[in-house]
Order: sequence, then C-alpha cells, then structure tokens
Amino acid sequence: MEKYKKILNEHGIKPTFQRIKILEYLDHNKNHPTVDMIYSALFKSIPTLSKTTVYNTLDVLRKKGLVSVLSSTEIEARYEYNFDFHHHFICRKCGKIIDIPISCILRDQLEAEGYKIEEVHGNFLGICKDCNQSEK
Amino acid sequence: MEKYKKILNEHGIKPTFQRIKILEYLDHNKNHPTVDMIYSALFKSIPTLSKTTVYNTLDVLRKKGLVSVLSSTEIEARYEYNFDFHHHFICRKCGKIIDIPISCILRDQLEAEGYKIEEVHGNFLGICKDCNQSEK
DNA sequence: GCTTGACTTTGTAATTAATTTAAATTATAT
DNA sequence: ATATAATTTAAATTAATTACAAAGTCAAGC
Repeated sequence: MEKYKKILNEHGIKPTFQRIKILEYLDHNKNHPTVDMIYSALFKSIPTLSKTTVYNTLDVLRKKGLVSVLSSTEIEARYEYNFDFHHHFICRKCGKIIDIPISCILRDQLEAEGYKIEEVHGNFLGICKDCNQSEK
Repeated sequence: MEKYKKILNEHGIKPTFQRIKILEYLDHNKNHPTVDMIYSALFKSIPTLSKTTVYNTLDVLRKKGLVSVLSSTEIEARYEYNFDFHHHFICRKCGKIIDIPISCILRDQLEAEGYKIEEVHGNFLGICKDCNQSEK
C-alpha cells in the first residue's frame, strides 16, 4: 500500500484507496489486463467499486505517464491502400494522420526467432509539426 | 474501373461493383478514411450501399492483403505498468501478448523533426513461437 | 469540532463502433 | 430455365466507452 501511495504522491495524484489498488493490481499483473479484468479482480475485495472509477483512474494514471495502453484506441479503425512499409503519426490536435516512412529490421528478427508476423502496426501519438509550431 | 477490376481479379476477389468502388475510393483518398467516411462518400453515387458491405469488403481486401488497418483494433484496450520501452506481439491463436524489447531511434528522429511524441504504440499481429511450432 | 469547497466515486443512461443475422438480390453453373 | 452459391442489404444486437448527476470523501480554515 505504502509503496503505491508514495508513487501516486510523487506523480501529483491523490492516493485514494481505489487508485492505490488499481496501481497495485497493474504492478502485480503483467499480463496487460483489460478494464474488465481489473474491475472483476478488484471487485472481490472492493464490492462498491464502479467500472467508471477504473476508467477514470486509468485515464489519470495514463495522463501522468504511470501506465500505458496497448494500441491507440483513440481512433476508430482507419483503412489505407498503400504498400510501402510505414508507420503513422496521429496528431491529437488537428487529427491529421501522417505516414512515417521507416526501415526497421525488427520484423525480420522476429520472423527469424520463430514468430509468424501477419500485421505490423506502428503508431505515434502526439502533436504534429504544424500544430507544435503554431502553439508557440 | 478496369484498373481495379484487374487488381481484384489478380487477388482472387470477385470484382463486384461495390468492391471496385471501395478500392477505387481508397486509392484516391490517402487520408486513411474510416468506414463511415467511405460509406458516406460512396452512398452519394450508390444509394443502395449498405454499411455492412463496406465492412465486409474491407475485411475481404484486408485478408487478401490489399488494404491495411491503422492500429490493431482486434483487442479491447489493455493496460500495463511498465517503463521499459518495448513493443507488443499479439498472438491471434492463443491470445497471448508478449513484450518485445526494442531499441529504436525513430522516436528521437521525429522529435528532432519537430513532432511532439506523447505515446508510441508498436504492435505485431501473428502467430507466436509456441503456436507456430505446434501447428507443424 | 464544524463547515466549506473541491475532488472522487458511484450508478445509470447514452453513445457509438462493430458484429450478427436473416432475407433479398445477384451472379454462376448445370 | 432452374438450382446453387455468393453477395448485398437492412435491422437488430452487442459491447466498450463516455457523459452526467448524485452521493460520498477529505482536508483546510474558521
């Protein structure tokens, strides 16, 4: 408890019971849990827990950089017809999606290790050049 | 029309009117459109078009490798508490999510170019080592 | 010790992307 | 022509997420 209380305080987050328990759960369960997994597990010991609290807490932790989400679920599915290997930059301000050309050997490395790769998704979230400039 | 008919045929997809039009739209609109954007645009010229057809067609095109989706929407949001910079491999067979350690300079490159990067998501979809082996 | 006010939690309702289903339509082969 | 298979359509459903309002918590200042 104290450990997570300290971490939350250090990141400017009021260390409420629910927040401590959620952070503790994430630290103990490295299987990339879903909201529902977190909720179901903690509900046993906190019967008043609301799923909204789990969502809220994860948002707070995320904004302070304490937890991260797999895959950028910010956007609904977007499709493209483009055979060049590239990643994407998604601007949180203007919403623009920019193709980022890449040369990455990770895919080949994983294939060599025995993985069968069917899709590769590389997404950067942030503020694009233009928006970043006009902010100053 | 003929161009896309040919492409579809070459990929073993029956070139129906709807499929041709959807592929044509994707080729002409490189702004990574959503299902709704595709549907709304084509509805003007094909008033009988159904959104299900757009979903179905995109699935077909995707399975044949003709179009790709941004971000792996296969899974609901999954969270983690882990400060090591890494990507993820998601096994389509067993559902396991494996952390992939990386050393990638793309982030720094983009920052240097003027982008402000807040999140990086790297996801590989496929079949993991174990499942790949047991398949043989 | 009490009160105030800001923050947090809770539960319900609303939203919305995506999927499912079954009927209607179209194309293909016999 | 007819039967069969594939495709398209529209409506209904599912499920994750968000919005919102009410209730609860907690610490600072009087």
